[in-house]
Amino acid sequence: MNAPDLILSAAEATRPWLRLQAAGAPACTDCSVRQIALFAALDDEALPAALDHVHPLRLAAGDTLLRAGQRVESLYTVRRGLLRVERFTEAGERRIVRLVGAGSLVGAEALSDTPARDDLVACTPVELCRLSRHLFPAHTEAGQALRLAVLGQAQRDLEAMTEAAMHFTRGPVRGRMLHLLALLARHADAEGVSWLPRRDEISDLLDITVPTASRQLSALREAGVVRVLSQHKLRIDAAAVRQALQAQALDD
Amino acid sequence: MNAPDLILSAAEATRPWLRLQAAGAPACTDCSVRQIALFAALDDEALPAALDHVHPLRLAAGDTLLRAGQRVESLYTVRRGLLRVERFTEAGERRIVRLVGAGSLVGAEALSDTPARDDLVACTPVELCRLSRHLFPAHTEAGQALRLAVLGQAQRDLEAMTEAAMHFTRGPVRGRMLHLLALLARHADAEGVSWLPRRDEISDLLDITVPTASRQLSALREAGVVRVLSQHKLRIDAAAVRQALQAQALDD
DNA sequence: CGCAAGTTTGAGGTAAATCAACCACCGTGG
DNA sequence: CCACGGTGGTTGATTTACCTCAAACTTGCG
Repeated sequence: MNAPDLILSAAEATRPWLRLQAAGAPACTDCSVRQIALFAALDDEALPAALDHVHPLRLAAGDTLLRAGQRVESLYTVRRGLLRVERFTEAGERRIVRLVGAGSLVGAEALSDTPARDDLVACTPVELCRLSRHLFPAHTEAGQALRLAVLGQAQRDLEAMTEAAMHFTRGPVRGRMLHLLALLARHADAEGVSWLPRRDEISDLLDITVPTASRQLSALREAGVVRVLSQHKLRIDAAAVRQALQAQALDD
Repeated sequence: MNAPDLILSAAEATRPWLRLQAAGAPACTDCSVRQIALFAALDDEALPAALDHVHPLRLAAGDTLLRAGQRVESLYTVRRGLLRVERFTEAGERRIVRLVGAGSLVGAEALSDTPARDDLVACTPVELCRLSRHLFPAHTEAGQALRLAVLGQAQRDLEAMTEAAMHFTRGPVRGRMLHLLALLARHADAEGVSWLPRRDEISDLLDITVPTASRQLSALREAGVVRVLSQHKLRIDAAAVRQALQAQALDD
């Protein structure tokens, strides 16, 4: 049952990291999202030049990073926080397609010169690194190596998407909610506090209505599975969540 | 040398054996799925050698091309027919995650040396081209070019997945059904005849029950949107489908 | 032919949607 | 200080779309 996370986490790279850090440049070597290991593809000489194309960036909750249809000028690696990937139907309903968090790479469209396909909005305060598309020259060896690394990530995105499609919009609502909590718990901060989505975000992610989202949450609160700390903060009993999922998997 | 991936005949699911129908040089230049354009990346000298690694292959409806967890030895381009990408939950429920048809590339896991993530089963008779992973040497220029082309396809898969997640498991059942019909219509053969899925396939794709799938279909049949030609054949009035989708998008 | 697997149709139950009231919180302004 | 509206959240009553259970029917096949 060790299904991969919707948001790819941890799996730390144990490869030797180049000790290199120009003044003012982002501390790539210390970066929390090493698993991307983009720069492992570069050798000692190429790296310093590459770092000129890397810029740290911050978003407040609610800020839009990318809008569907826009030309994408850069790739971004998410270092902290959660963003939602969303899209709108013909009828104007929002559908949150998945969440992405630390370790994910977004904006891969920058490499294929195609417009962004989804809106990308910060759910929490977010820190990212902006990687200019000029970091990935199409016809040099180093550029190709980087592009390969990036596109490898696309496969992980596909997996994340599949995971979302498997659990977030299928089966009884209770199960979807539990899966969401499991995901949020995985992204808890050092103190074990998770982001508590707005009810309409839950609603548009799980394809349920706001009232039912609220009711589900109330039920789980009363069951002691979660504790609401403040408007946007939640403490999740991950064990209880796992147990609840287990239990409801059994009664078939 | 390069052992073919396991292909399980539906009838012999319990006693799997290798079933590699093939032979005959593939006419890549005439291939119907040119949009993949994999070999555009190769020059005239590299091409003939490359073709040694390409083998045509046929599946009967119900045959399994890949099983989740298996090591993947080859990539496949789908030339004709439809396959379902499916996975099972903890509780053993099948979830059809999406359908793939002509023009798609499956088995990209072959390049990342990761096990297959989903089952891949033929819904209809299927023709594919098997591309040995040795076609894609990691450390040559030609190999890298091909890998890039393949991974570019991964982005299209992601888009397909998103599309599926947007429409197949969200909103009222009627809409999901219509979206499915739209997809099937897109894959109609030259005579405009589409594959009619089994009810349990519809059920596991749209996350509804078999009886409701049946009822939906009956309703659409009576409305003249579709005509059932035989057990597995369907004629779809694509215009009517579009219109119906339009209509129900409006009443918000 | 008879059996099994798949499909359709019906009747009744239920989870979630809908509709709607109420509440908590917050910044603004009198 | 309280009145105020605005936004987001909860909770209740009612309806409904879909599920469940079950029986009949259709198709293919040994």
